[in-house]
Amino acid sequence: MKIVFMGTPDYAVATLEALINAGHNVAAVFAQPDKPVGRKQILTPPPVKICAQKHSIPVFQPDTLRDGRAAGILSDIKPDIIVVVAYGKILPEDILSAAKYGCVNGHASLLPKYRGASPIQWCIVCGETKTGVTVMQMDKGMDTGDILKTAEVRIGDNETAEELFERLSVLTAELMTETLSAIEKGEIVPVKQDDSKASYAPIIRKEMALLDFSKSAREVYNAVRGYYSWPCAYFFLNGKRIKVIKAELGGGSALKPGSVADNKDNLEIACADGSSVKITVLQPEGSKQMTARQFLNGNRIEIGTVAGENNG
RNA sequence: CGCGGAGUGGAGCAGCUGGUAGCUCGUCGGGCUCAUAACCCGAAGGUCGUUGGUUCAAGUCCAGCCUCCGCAA
Repeated sequence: MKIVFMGTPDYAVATLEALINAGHNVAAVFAQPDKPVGRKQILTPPPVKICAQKHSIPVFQPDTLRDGRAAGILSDIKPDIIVVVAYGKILPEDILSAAKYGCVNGHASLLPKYRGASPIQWCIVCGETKTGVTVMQMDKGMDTGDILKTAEVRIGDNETAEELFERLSVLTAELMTETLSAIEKGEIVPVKQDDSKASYAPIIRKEMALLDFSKSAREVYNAVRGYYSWPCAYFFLNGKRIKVIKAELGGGSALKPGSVADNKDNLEIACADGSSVKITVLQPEGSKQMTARQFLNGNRIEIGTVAGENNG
């Protein structure tokens, strides 16, 4: 099929490559504009753009899709279908209807659950044990289109968002190519979403990753996994902000939630109801990532010290 | 010049107002113990990122440079 692909981050690259490898004619790629990245604010092209250029596919990076120009480009190309994966922009109606088969989107959840920007992180933060990928026919709403195909996966007990991202990225690519060939054969039966079961996964903001030790150890642990590797769960200890890279469920503690329960080999912190989490790898502000042991060697942390923004 | 932190024995950190370097861990040797990642004794190991400057004297003050990191994007 003649395809226009819209996507931006790493996550979408696997799908773009799968479409190319499947023999489709990817006539153009849309990606978000290059953005300044890092301390030096170097203007960096998004991964999808890099991939497209490698395959000599024309790339468009409009700031907006709403001025009619993107629609103009599409009407010149006359694609059979527009494939959207993690593009990062809302598509206006003139684009939704700009291709013969419209726009299809690969979304990283089992719709109608976890509609929105950050389904992968939210699934883990919320302690889900399974998730998946949904390919849907896009409509005006936010991830409300008819479901074309789905695939389920189990979430590992210790899986991080980063790992799940990787797996779902590949799964999205597979499911998308399957969906396209099914569409060509006319085998797709769109299924309406049950809106009454919908839930939302709002975009992650860094403040959300502040750990709340008044929750159970399991919930805290889920947050550590779900916010890894961005923005990364964190808390404050003696006035310093500390990112939690890795943790495990601890052996429990009778201390007040937020208290340091063990400072021997790992930094163990008491959570709700006598539970605790063991922080094994962390990163204090201003320094490098290190094991909890290394951190404890250089910083005297008394048992009973309470984590929080106002101490120290 | 976006803001800020840091470069000290293998690791993580101290070292305030300048006078030849300390802590926790690790390593090596020995001891205790049924045993140990536990405990005790001892040892090795540092031109204090780099260049230049001030000084009788600088890790410790000043200037430049290199590298790393946090925030912000």
